[in-house]
Amino acid sequence: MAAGETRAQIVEVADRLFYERGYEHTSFADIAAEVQISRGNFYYHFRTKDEILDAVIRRRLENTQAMLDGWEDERAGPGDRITSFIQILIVNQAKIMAFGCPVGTLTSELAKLGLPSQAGATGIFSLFRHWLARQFALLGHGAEAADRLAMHLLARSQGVATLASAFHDKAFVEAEVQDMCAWLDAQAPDPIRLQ
Amino acid sequence: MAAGETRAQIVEVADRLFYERGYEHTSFADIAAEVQISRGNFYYHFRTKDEILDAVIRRRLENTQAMLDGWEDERAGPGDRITSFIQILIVNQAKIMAFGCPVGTLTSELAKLGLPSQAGATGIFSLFRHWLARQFALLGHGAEAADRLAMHLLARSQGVATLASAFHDKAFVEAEVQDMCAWLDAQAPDPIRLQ
DNA sequence: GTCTATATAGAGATAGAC
DNA sequence: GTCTATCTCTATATAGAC
Repeated sequence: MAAGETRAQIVEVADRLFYERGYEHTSFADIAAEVQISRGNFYYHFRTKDEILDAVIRRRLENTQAMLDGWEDERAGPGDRITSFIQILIVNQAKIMAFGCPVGTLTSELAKLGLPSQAGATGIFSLFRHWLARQFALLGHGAEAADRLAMHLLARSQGVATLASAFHDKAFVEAEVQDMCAWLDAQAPDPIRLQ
Repeated sequence: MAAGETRAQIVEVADRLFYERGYEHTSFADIAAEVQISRGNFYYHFRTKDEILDAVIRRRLENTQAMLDGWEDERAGPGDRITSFIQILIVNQAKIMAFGCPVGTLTSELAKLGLPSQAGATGIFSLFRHWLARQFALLGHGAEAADRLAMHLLARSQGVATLASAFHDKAFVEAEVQDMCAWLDAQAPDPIRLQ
């Protein structure tokens, strides 16, 4: 097989399985079975399980950045872009109700395992945080207020994801998304609101 | 040792380790070492690891119920009681910043493992949910609105716990707690607010 | 680059002495 | 009720043929 292709497949499958089953509960055998390679072949591409985890985190960082860049291009204003973020809860509803948020659950797991890769996982959160803060800044908020609003919204979407996977309640998710959109509409800072 | 005492110690230690290290990542050897018994003795008290998990969940259900009952007795009004709930984020700040919320992280882990005990873990969430809903009902809200508010507050505190363990940001937790308290003050339903 | 075979360590779980 | 010794299975990881 072409160089890098098998490796990419391993990372892609590992990304999904780490999400659906958790990092620790996913074995090389699980990944190898889905990629349809032998367990031995694995070690030509990755020396340890931690190396796969790092590759998965890099992949998620890239994919997240690409998604944020896409929203930046497609949506005209910062309000629409933030709405795209909120709508993830609807777009990915089925998977979130089954497995929670991929970023939040991985971060939690790595925090308990005490792995150094935890910093990388938190980095995915940081991408969202700084991107959201920039959108709130574009709405007219100062740097500090914008970061505060970004963290607030990030926390709310995390909480909804956690309870969605606990209670499997679609109506709850939809109500919270509506609520967050209404909250967003109210976040124009005073100077702009008065114009 | 007196009957039941060793068993209780096992459950107590397992409760803490499942929180700090995760259920799957905690081994019998880990628990046995802290309780200072042999691995073999373990199986006199519990036949399988799942049985320990179920005992831990039962313990958490009891402890949670006792905490809620305590707030019911100590705090005069429903507003003060809900404030006690919000303040968990401050009282347990150190552990939450290190390991997240014990309920949320256990539920997430069990969802991924696909264990039947997941229902029990969700039951802990339900205790909070119904207790909070009752407090909001006492504030004058209808049953449906009260449950909606309970789920909203539960989600917010979950989100704060997740980001707290990701970013280790004490100021963020305190700001969100203040925000939730302010939100709570605004939740008197219209008929009461007009009195 | 991929395979089979194997080494090694750790897990959960059992048996039987005390 | 607690111990030691042991079984079995699965996991990560390695060696070496193709």
